[in-house]
Amino acid sequence: MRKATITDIAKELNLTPSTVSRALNGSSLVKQETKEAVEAKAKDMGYVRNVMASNLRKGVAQTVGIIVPRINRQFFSNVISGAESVLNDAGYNVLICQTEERYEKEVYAIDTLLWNQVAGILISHSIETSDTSHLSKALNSNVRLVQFDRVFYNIPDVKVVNDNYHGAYTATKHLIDNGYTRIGTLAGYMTSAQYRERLEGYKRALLDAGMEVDERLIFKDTIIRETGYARAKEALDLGCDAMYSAGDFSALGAMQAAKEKGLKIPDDFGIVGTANENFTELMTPSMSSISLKPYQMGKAAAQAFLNDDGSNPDSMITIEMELMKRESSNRHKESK
Amino acid sequence: MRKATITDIAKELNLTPSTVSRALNGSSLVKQETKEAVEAKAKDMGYVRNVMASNLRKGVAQTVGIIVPRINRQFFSNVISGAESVLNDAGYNVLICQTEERYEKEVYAIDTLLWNQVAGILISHSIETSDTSHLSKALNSNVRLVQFDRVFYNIPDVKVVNDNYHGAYTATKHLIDNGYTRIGTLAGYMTSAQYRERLEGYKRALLDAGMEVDERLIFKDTIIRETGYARAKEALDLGCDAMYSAGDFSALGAMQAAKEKGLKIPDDFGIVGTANENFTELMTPSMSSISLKPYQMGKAAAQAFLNDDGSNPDSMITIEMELMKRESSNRHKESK
DNA sequence: AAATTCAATGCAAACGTTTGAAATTTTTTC
DNA sequence: GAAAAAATTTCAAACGTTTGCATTGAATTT
Repeated sequence: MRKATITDIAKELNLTPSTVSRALNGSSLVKQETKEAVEAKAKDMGYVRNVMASNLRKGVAQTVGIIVPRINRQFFSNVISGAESVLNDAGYNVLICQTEERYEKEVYAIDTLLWNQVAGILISHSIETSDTSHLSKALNSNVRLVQFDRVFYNIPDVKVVNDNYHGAYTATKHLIDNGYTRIGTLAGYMTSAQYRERLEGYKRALLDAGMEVDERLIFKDTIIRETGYARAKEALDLGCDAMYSAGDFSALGAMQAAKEKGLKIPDDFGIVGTANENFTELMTPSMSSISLKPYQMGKAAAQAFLNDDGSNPDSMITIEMELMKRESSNRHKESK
Repeated sequence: MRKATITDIAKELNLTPSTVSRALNGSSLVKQETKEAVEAKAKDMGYVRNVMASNLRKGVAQTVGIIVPRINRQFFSNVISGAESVLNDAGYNVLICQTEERYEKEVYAIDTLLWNQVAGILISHSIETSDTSHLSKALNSNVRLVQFDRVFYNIPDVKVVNDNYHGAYTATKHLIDNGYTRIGTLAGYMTSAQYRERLEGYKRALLDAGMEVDERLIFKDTIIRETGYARAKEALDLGCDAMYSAGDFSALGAMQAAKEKGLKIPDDFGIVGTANENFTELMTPSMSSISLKPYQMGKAAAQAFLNDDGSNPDSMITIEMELMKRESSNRHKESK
């Protein structure tokens, strides 16, 4: 059974496709009576609009592409979720591509989206990506580009990023306020801007409090549990009594190291992680962490796309991070 | 600057769109030399194929829709991930819709996908969904339908589900093998087939081991931490020394209850959860859990779509579950 | 050298919709 | 009741691609 088209409907009602099309799109040019007749007949015939044809005629699809390294990461799936809610409300469909952290797949994703005539692309780059020529391809078409989280600053588009600097600052200050005096950091890798920014926030917080920055307590090679554990041990030997970790997994390792040394958390050792992974609040003791706001970031990125009229090609939106104070750092429960 | 089309390329090379089209699609009808010229010129002119036009002409899109309750659930995002990997390799794009557990949005999602002329729909239903008329709309079109995880058995299509029965059976047997003798269960809600199946597996394991099923140790109203905690307390008062929980969060609550009672885990109390949420392996003690295999389920669902030639309208694929043995239940470490 | 094959390309219609301009019908105005 | 204005509908072209069939020219056979 062939699918019904507007032409079929038109024939049935002795109208032309034009009128049927307009009726279905709620045009004010068509009589109320006709509209109702068309709608009834459409329903009756099980008509479903052919978006391909419609978009082809209109020249652009009501579709936005989102490119992420991995969709099954809590962070990215929440970004997508947020973006989708905004975009769906605005009448857009969402096409999702994952790059699995590979440059090659990122390039292919851009191509795919361009083939599909998307109206916009929201992208967070793969780790491998260093060259940006594939982005120019997108910019040269008339798609609106928004980068989020992992962005390149040399691209003239809208960027949405986490406020890493202030997040780390707040976390470190929180430790200081709780009376810790030798505060180290598991800083992540310096190849990534977000870790560099977090380190800056950490340092600034110490300096603002009149404390000195001890380079021996700054570890620039840890993001996973195992290395966090190892580096924390070193730090503890140097008299460190608290750490700000740029990642939750390394923070987990640090907690383990402190426990093994027989230190009480938070009394003898305090720790704040980053990302607010969902295990952080489920542990005992629960772990303080600076929460990223992926859902909000997704919404912001989508909104940026919707607002993008080309008038402001190069702008930046920062999403604040929120300190989740939990047991691992709250020494002064009464003071809070 | 207007986008280049095959007609533009044709003009430049004194060819016709037909030949250019064929060249770009690698048809054997066109001379190697011409192919190369076309490809070079296409690249040169920054040509990107218009999928809308192509699909319109071909009558069907190389696109598959996936409908899930929520994309930011570890389980579903992994299903999507798995499905996408298979579908992308087969040359399909993936359109993702989330229903946010609402029936209305599920209906709308189906409509959207039909408008987009998708070749297939992979769906896991929202909690609210009880009526299936929206699915018939899809079945009446020529889209291939695959249900996964949360399925309706009265729909003639391919279904992919977890092997809940055997998973629960294995988990319970594992507890028995570790010498626990009064094993209860946090069974989840009986409105859902998956929880009913898990309960059956639990019972069967007990019976097979010659143990009796004590209805007082079966709790049919818990899936979250808080209720898990409360029910486990009741169970402990009844002399329960181990539990199989149909969810990890209620299992977490149960662990907490046991700890509070001063019981040692796993020596005095054993527990196995379900779903293998990522916090389970990060806790101390780490929690045993039956792992769902969402990625594999996604791959299976996608594969089912690809294989669906209409010859076997009503079939079922079960995805095995895997017991992750961890500290919370492994009393006999040496016996392992 | 004519007839036959074959490879390569061109022609033209089609996919289903939208939209500006033209045509028709209805309503309003004088 | 004719002219003007407004409301509604039709006409026809377009969006960019694909594809069955026709055509061309070259290579091969007779």
